[in-house]
Amino acid sequence: MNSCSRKDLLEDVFDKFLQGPGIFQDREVLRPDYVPSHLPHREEQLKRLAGILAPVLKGSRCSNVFIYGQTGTGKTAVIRHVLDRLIHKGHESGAPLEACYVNCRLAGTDYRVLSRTCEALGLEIPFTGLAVGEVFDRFKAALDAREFLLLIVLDEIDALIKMRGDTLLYELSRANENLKNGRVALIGISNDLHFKELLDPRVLSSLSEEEVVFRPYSAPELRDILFERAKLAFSNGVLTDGVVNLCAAIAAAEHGDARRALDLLRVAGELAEREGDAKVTDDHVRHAQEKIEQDRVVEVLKTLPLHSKLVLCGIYLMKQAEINESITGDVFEVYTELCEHLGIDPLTQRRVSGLINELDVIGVLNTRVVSLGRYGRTKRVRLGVPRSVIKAVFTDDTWVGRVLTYVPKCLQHNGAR
DNA sequence: CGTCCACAGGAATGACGGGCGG
DNA sequence: CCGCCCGTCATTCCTGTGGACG
Repeated sequence: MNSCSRKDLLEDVFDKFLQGPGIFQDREVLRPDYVPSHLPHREEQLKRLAGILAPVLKGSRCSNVFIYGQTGTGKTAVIRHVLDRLIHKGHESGAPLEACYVNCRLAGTDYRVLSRTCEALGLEIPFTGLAVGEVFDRFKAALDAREFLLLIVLDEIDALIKMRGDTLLYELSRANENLKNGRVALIGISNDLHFKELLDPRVLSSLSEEEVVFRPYSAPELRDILFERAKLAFSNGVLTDGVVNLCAAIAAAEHGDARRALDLLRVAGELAEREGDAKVTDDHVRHAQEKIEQDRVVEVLKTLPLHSKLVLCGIYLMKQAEINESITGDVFEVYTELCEHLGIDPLTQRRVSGLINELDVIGVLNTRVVSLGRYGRTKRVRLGVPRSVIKAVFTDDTWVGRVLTYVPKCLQHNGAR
């Protein structure tokens, strides 16, 4: 009986989904990795890149290019689009041309970046075991043997440089000197505008023979992009102009991040779909904004190291005891007690102070250095996220869940200052 | 106006684990 | 496969400091 009614309940949800208004026509269009065939307001960058790269069609080497701009400004989409067309054209005219796209942050190490470029040449590289230099030699040998011109796109290259230094980039940028028949051209993409300062000047001058800048989109530009995608993604009549404008305005107010705008639109659509509404409204967009932010925070909290969680839990408990702002010393005291209660060795105050700073950087806490005069110099700490979120995430936690309702002795009678 | 609190936060060093190179 | 090395996290020790109090 009970299970029967539950089944009906589910049946309802599924039916609603299947027969409902059908918010989406094709939601893939709104996903971050979708490469659209038309890129509004990037004509200038498209033309410049095509112009820079075009010489490869005649078999000559093109300049290396350095592309930079903030996240969601279309860098990756533009370069992918240009390369697709270029390679296509190259194959038509028989130019010995190949391209290789590597996301350096995802690859993680010099070795894996190199092995990805080798794959583009059809070279098998074991996932580990070889020296980087050896892989590089094989890479050059294969390139020479095939008389290829290889375009290497290194996306999020700043991440690799920060982690591993610029040796790989240095080697790649002077690879042509040791090649007889093959050629490489580098296309570096970076989100970080200041990252040039981390580069060896020789690498920098070689890599940025040409530079292309992607400015953030303005609100009207975002609007155009959204309208174009929305046409493909949503069914007729479920979207109003107001909804699209709102998404554009919100994203423009941040960093002109198109990815963010598209996310908003997609999540708003999903909310409407889930609630069985026929139209996406401004309210859905606003809820989407909250949901995206909340999902982000939940993810961050879940993946925090244990001691960071305990520190945060301590501050949460203090807030439960109606202490809105606490100072480092008190936080440490509560934290130590929680550790004792769980039978865990507490970290030192110095380390906890560091953890508090890390939590501040990721926005979970707000802190401010203050002087209490006679009573010393310390740091004021308050929660930067709603208590409900912390409670929800930590209740499920193996360790922290056990102290979430614990009342620390040092808070029992008096409230502190 | 000097003192001195209660930390901030830098530097050096140690413990550990995982990946790299031979 | 093993030793080495490197990055990460933590500890120890340290110097610096804004301002209420006396």
